[in-house]
Amino acid sequence: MTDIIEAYLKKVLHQQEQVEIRRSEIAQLFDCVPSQINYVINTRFTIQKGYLVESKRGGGGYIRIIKVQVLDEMDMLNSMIDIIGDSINETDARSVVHKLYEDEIISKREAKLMLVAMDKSLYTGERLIDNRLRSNLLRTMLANLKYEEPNKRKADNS
Amino acid sequence: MTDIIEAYLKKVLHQQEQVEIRRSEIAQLFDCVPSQINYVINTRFTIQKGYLVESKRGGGGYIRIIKVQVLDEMDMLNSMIDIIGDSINETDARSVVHKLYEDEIISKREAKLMLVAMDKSLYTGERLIDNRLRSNLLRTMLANLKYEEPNKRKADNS
DNA sequence: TATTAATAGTCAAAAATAGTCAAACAACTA
DNA sequence: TAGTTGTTTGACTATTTTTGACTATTAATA
Repeated sequence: MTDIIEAYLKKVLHQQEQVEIRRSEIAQLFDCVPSQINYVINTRFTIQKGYLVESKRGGGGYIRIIKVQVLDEMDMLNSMIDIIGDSINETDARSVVHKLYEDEIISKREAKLMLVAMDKSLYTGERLIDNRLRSNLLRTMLANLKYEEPNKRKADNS
Repeated sequence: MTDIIEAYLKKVLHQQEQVEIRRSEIAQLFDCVPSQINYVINTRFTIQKGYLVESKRGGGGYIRIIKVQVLDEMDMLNSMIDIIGDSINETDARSVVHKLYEDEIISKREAKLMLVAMDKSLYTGERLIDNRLRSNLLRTMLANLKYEEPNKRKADNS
């Protein structure tokens, strides 16, 4: 089942760079429970595989899958994410950002923004907690630098 | 429905810098209850998104939506910093970042980095505390965008 | 000035979505 | 066969939108 739904979505994505579905409709179409769709998405449309997923609940809700282009810096970023681990202090975090800047993976402005976010004074004051929060933030930022969304179309809403 | 009404109003605002409507008329036009219009306005035309709303009740009442105009980048950043105040929730913070991106004050990558840092899941879980931390971080980031450092000289400290 | 009509605003309940998580099940593997 | 891994299911949760009863404000009229 998972494979069938995956194939269906990929077929659409082969022609368009994004799909938007209504979870319940797809579930009905394939005669499965709605949460099966989440399973398919969580296992087959991950960022590692080059997909970005957005969704909205409530009336007019949807799930949107976007094919993204994975960048060359991916390996570098992945290994940095590994190195960071689940906790990092401000000094080390700054070094990571500096290195990214030196390696021209991020611009100066981007580096400044990231450094601001690494600043101790912004956090709670509990060292252990802060180091975890910081690691979370830094790793998520790096993860977001790994890919690039397709070009925006002219008649973009949002 | 909300999206449709939003699109309608934005279309008008694309040509004029303000719209004035009669709530009941628009509700009738789109066949929805009048309070739906308030919902659209409250969720889609906030100050964080760059709109001002004025209204009057009673005979000849109206709702007026005005697109705020700012002169330049510095102005925009300053007014956003003002709007943020000392506390901001995730939704509003996202609106601010989005607006800066739309107005080409920040790049898409910068926007992504900033959005990551606004994410609720990153914080402590205490709403009031989180909103303060988020405001601090966002305002500091914006403040850092206001100026550009001079070119690095050889004997650069920092 | 007091009353009524004509507006718009608020708020909370209901409806319409999607997400999470763990238990049951299935398919493989040592 | 026992253990491991991947899949399916459904009960429960979270979020967003829609709706309508009630309130507030302003203008028109008596």
